[in-house]
Parts: sequence; C-alpha cells; structure tokens
Amino acid sequence: MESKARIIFHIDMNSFYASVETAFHPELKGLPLAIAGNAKERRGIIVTCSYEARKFGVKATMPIWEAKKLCPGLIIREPDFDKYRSVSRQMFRILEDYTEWVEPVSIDEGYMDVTEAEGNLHPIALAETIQKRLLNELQLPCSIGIAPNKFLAKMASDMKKPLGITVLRKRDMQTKLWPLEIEEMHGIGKKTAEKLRKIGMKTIGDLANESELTLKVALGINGKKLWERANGIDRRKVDPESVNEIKSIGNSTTLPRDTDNLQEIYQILERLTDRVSKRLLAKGYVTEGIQIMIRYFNRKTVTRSLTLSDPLFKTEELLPFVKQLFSVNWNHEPIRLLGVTANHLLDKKSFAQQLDLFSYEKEEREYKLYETLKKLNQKHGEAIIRKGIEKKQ
DNA sequence: TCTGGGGTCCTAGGACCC
DNA sequence: TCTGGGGTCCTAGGACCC
Repeated sequence: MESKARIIFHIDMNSFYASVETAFHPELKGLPLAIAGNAKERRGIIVTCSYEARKFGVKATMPIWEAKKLCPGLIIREPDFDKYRSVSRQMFRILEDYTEWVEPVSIDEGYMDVTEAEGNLHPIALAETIQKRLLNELQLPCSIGIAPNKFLAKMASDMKKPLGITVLRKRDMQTKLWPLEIEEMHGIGKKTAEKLRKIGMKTIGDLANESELTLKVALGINGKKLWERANGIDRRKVDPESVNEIKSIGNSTTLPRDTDNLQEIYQILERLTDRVSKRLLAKGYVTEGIQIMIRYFNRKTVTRSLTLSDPLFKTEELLPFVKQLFSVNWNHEPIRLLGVTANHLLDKKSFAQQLDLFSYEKEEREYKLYETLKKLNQKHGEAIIRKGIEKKQ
C-alpha cells in the first residue's frame, strides 16, 4: 500500500525557558543565563541555559554549584512555568496559521504535517516563514526539521541549533543520519546504548544494517521499533488530539531536608494531593487510581498504587488513600522526595454517562478494595483501616 | 558538593475468569 | 490423576524524553 509521501516538520524551540526570559528581559541578551529550579536550595539543578552559558560547559540537569564552578558569571533565574505555558500557547497558535495538523509534544516542541498545507510555498520557504515569525513576533529562536516522517523530522531538527532548518530525505540517511553515534538517536538512552555497544553497534548505521531479528531478540518490541526508525520507517500520524488524551496527573517534591517526621510528611502529602486534586478539577478529570512515590535518603525509590472503588477527585476523598498507602509502605527511613499521582484518569463527561453502571458494580468493587486494604494491613501488622476508607463500605 | 519535576510506554508476574 | 490456552486487570519497576 503506497501512500502519498508526507511532509512533516518538527519544530524545536532553542533553549526555550532561557529564550523566553531573554524575550521578557532584553538586558539578559548575550549573557550566560541558566534557568534553575530551587535556585536557593542546595538541590537546584539547571533546567536549561543560554548558548552563551553552554560555551562554558554548562548543561541541563547539572547541579547549580557545578555550573557556577564552570561559569562564575552565570546568571540564574527561577523558572516561571505559567509564563512559559502562555508563550507556548502563542507559539502553537502561530503554527496553526499554516495547518490544523499540529501536534504539541511538549511545552517547547511539536510536529506539523504540512503535506496539504504548503499552498504555493516550497517546504523550505514555509519553514523559513515560520521561523522568522516566531523570531519577530515572540523573539524566540527555533530549529526546524523537514522530513517524510516524524522520526526523521525530529532527528533533523537536532542537526542544526540554534535557528537551523534541516531537510532529511530518505536518500540523505546514509550520509546524515547513519554516521551519528547510537545514543544520538531519539529513543536510545544510556542503558540501551550500552546494550547495543556490547553487541557491536556504535552508530545508527550499525543498527540500521543489523538484522531486524537481532534487534528484536536484544530489545524486544522496542528493538523492532528502533530498527525500523533507523531505516527511515515511521508510520505515526501527526495527531492534534493527542494533547487532550492525558493519562496521569502527578505532583512531587524534593524536600528541603530529608525527614522521618510523620507529621511533616503528612503535611507534604496533603499539599501534593491538593495540587493534584486542583489540576484534576481544572482539566475536568476524575481518577480511579492513585499512586505514591517515596524516594529515600539514599535515592532508593519505591512506588505504591491502588485502584479506587469509584472515581474521585476531591482532596478530602483522595487523602485517606494517599496516607494509607504511605503508612503501610514506609520503612521509617528518612525521606528525600514524595510524590502523588492520579494515574487512571477518566473524563468527567464520560464518567457521568457511566454512573448507572458504576452504582451497579459498586458493591462488588468496594468489597474487593476492602479486602485489599485488609491484606495490606495484615501484611504489615497494622490493624487500622482508616476512617475514610471505612466510610466507603 | 552530587543528581528536579512533569510525563509516556513497556515488561513481567500473579490473580482471576472462561 | 497431574493439568490447556487465552484474556484482562492489578501492581511494581525501569527506560526514556523534555
């Protein structure tokens, strides 16, 4: 089945947060600037930084103290996510002037399918137009990759930064894509790169020219996917709706200091649950599943989750489950990070339509949940089933 | 002097059902 | 008498990405 060749753009904003700050504060232009969370805390890390800072070796995920050692004149700003989200919306609105086929991937990058949308413009001319508009109207630089599919477009946008426009056709793969180191490939991280190097693959070309079966055996379904991508095969559509299909909403925080104070811990869990609850409400979701994350002082991290008997979203409804999950699973060692996630989201509208069904199944499901919690308690020698849960029986 | 916070997808074992 | 095969759901953890 031969379908018409597509023209896909990948738009990648260059050091987005730093660029937004520079757009709002022109006096920062040309200076080594880093955006770092918890700038005043010991535990702050660099989220992104300007190209001037990169010259000193400053990189994302680097602790602040290390970045300052490399670049003593580094200017550090705390992130302002509300501002970035609002600028991001403006940016996607500009992209939507050219086609409805725009798929936001994250706050600062997205795909466009411009196959039908180019009008009289050559794809490169269209990319130049978009790049110039983002620069003129928002003072934001971006790189654009142009290719017949998402994967190649993504790889292409990475090839020239900042302010690049790169075309990557299938016939260019051998010279432009295949010579790259294997960890340059989108989808290959440290662990997978290590595995592949062990069986003799150093470049994307090595991977592409290995047999599909070898990759499947080494990496499972992911191996097949990577092999196909390396050979320029990627049938994923640009999906403007994917942004509305949220699977989970979570909040987590690294504590100012490690703690084993239960009162303090419960306060933090309540704050996190409240934030999740507010975000659920704002997005019109309810949740059938709740998950907590505990990272201990030594960075050992555990997650524990629970399926709820009926969909909830209020803090006071969720909190008993959060606390229960915590108290039953905490080993009493000092804690570094806590997280709360709603992980089985349900659209409130579709939930309302299913209300009858829920009440029909309710008894059985609540009994199961009761049994689950009882087992949890027995396992850990705790006899209490919290009031909030008892009330549900 | 260490390593944030927001997500997605995949795997794998066990329970349970037909 | 000694044990199939398929499917779903639940849970925990890991890899990866921005």
